Amino acid sequence: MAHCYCILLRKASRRVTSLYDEALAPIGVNLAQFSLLRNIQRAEPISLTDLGHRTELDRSTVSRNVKVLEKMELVAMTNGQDQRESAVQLSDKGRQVLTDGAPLWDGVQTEIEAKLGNEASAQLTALLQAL
Amino acid sequence: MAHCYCILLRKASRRVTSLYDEALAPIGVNLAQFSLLRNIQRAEPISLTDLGHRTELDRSTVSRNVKVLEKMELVAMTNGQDQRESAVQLSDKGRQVLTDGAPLWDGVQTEIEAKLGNEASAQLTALLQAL
DNA sequence: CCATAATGCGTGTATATACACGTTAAGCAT
DNA sequence: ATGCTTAACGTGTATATACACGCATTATGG
Repeated sequence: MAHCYCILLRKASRRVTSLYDEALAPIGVNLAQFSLLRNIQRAEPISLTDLGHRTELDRSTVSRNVKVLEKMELVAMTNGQDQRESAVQLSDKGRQVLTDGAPLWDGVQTEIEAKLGNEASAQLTALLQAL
Repeated sequence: MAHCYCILLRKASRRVTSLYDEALAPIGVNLAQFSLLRNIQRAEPISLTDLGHRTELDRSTVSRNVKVLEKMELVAMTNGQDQRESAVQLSDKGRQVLTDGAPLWDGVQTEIEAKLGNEASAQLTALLQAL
């Protein structure tokens, strides 16, 4: 009988995440952190709730992941519109990490595309978005 | 410029995992646990190290995940060949969970195939295995 | 205006996951 | 046999992730 899509997805996810993690190691962040930084950059200052929507992550997950970035001094929390809302924005160090990480990230991306081929890469993108 | 394969993978992985988790909820296990039970079933009694190889998970991860299954009384630990080795095997309750879960799992699997279509499903499988 | 509902967050709890370390047990070479 | 190496495991530590609760703040209906 066929393989479980979910298990295949999870395995592929772990393997590929590991590739990106290794590539990003020199700049001291992993893929999840790098991606979160990029999402912050695209909309800063941004509330944790909005960041959760953008990343498709639970708010509490975002909250904790941001806390790690804060401890690493890559982002800073500021006050939002409300008294309840707190907004995240990049620090200079965070911006530097994004700059330094871009070519590393590109390298893995290119590597994957080379391995799969252009057509398959496009198929993969479409299929993953359809799920 | 394109989307990050890794992020797409991770998002898809979370979404699809959530589908299976919901479907399996009635039997009290999540997808990761159900899958681990299946892997145990295919080779029981099996050592934690071997189980790690089969599942492509770190041994320490397997160790901890098995511990949860043990607490749920779905598996039991026995002595392996060595004094060092400990082997895992299903309990009757664990076997029952696999039996009860099979149709639930099938349902999601079928649902995904219906959504993607047969051709795309096969493509997805091939692509994920190639990664 | 005030009571209630909705919003935004943090924290408790739990699982999943990996890496680094240390321990114990086997295997092997001299 | 003794000592070195390898194998199997557990645990400490850390991040990622989600759900349920509870608290504070804002919005809203009457």
